[in-house]
Amino acid sequence: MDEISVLDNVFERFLKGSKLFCDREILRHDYIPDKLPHRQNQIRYLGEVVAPVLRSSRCSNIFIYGKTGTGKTAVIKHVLAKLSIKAEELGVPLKTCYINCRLAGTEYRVLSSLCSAISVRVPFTGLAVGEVFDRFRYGLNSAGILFLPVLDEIDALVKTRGDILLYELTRINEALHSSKASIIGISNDLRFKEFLDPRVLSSLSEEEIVFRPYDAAELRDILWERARSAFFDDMVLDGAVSLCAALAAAEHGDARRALDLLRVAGEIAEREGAGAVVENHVRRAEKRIEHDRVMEVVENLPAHSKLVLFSVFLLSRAKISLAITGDIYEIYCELCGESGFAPLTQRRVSSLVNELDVIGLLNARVASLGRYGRTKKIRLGVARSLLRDAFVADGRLRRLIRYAPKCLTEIARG
DNA sequence: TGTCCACTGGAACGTACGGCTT
DNA sequence: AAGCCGTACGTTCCAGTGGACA
Repeated sequence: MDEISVLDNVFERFLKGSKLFCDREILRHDYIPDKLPHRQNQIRYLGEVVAPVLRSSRCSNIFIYGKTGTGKTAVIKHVLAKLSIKAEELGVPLKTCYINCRLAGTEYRVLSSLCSAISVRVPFTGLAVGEVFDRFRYGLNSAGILFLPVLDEIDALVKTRGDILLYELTRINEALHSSKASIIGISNDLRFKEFLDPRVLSSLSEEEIVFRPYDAAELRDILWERARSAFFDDMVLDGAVSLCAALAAAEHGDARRALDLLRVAGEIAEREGAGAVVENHVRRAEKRIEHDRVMEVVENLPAHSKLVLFSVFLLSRAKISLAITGDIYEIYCELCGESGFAPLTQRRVSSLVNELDVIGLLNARVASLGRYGRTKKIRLGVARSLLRDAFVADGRLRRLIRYAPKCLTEIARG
């Protein structure tokens, strides 16, 4: 069968097959629904805190924390959208903006996003942070507005280099005459507060809201709320929804995870022409999501990180499931030779191992082997077969997939 | 009980780069 | 064009360390 008729078949089957979704966009986690179940308290409280804005007064700075998928972002966007509408009715010059600090990446880029929110143009790079801040302050003052920026994943701002920007931001009102600003900070790292300058902390958390993780029952409600609009009637079995909720609840009550599971399960069911989404589809969705995640993360890894991961992969294949830094470095150097890279130092490789640990591709823990020194015990953080797929998809590493490192025998002998 | 291994991880520094201001 | 500036990525140096072993 040629390619065109294959595609025709695919399309035909899709069009003729049972239709389960009426609007799958509703299951995406950036979709902000009208109803946010089990967050009424937070919505009411946040509303009370920001309400003074409607009388052109500055509201308190707010600090919000809770793990991923606990509805922080959705609640804030929901409340601010409503607030903006009300402010417009009343003629209050309110300006809000939403910045994800981790996605922005650096202090500079966060500042430049703040600037663009109040229509101050700054170059991508080249200016000193202090200079950009001065322009921001000047621009804000001359705009004569109430400014309500949301800084999501605010911890990313502090971990990189101190909290100077936050300190300046929390004090900005002292320098403003005709504008007022309040900051809404969001963090999913509870230890964040420990790193913070106490002055910044007390100023930032004039009001504090905590988002507890959802439990399985709450997740079920959330899923049903969305599933009712996303799927046609009776196209999802209760068991499937409950399983999504249970799996996500086991993983710190992440609603995003639950929604992803349900959406992907629905896609799988629809593709195979099933009459409804059942538990088996959810199980398969779980595998699919993990597979796609690993493929994507590995694909976007820098070359040296890939080689380090590949070294652990080779060791694991040789039945050495717990490797130490020195062994990995030896294999890594050999692989560099094979693929024409100049090897990095062991110090650097040690950092790369830590980075791979953070994203979950490796598990590393420091272990002391007494006489035999102190090192890290490192093992794969995901299934070897998954990694194999990812490496085969990589042009450079596919060639090495069957490679047997020369130093392996010595390492195995220990 | 002291020694000593094989590192760890912090800190300072170097280099390349893009892009601003003057 | 020169002088800065921030960022990314890396190196070099080195003090610190948990626990097996003599």
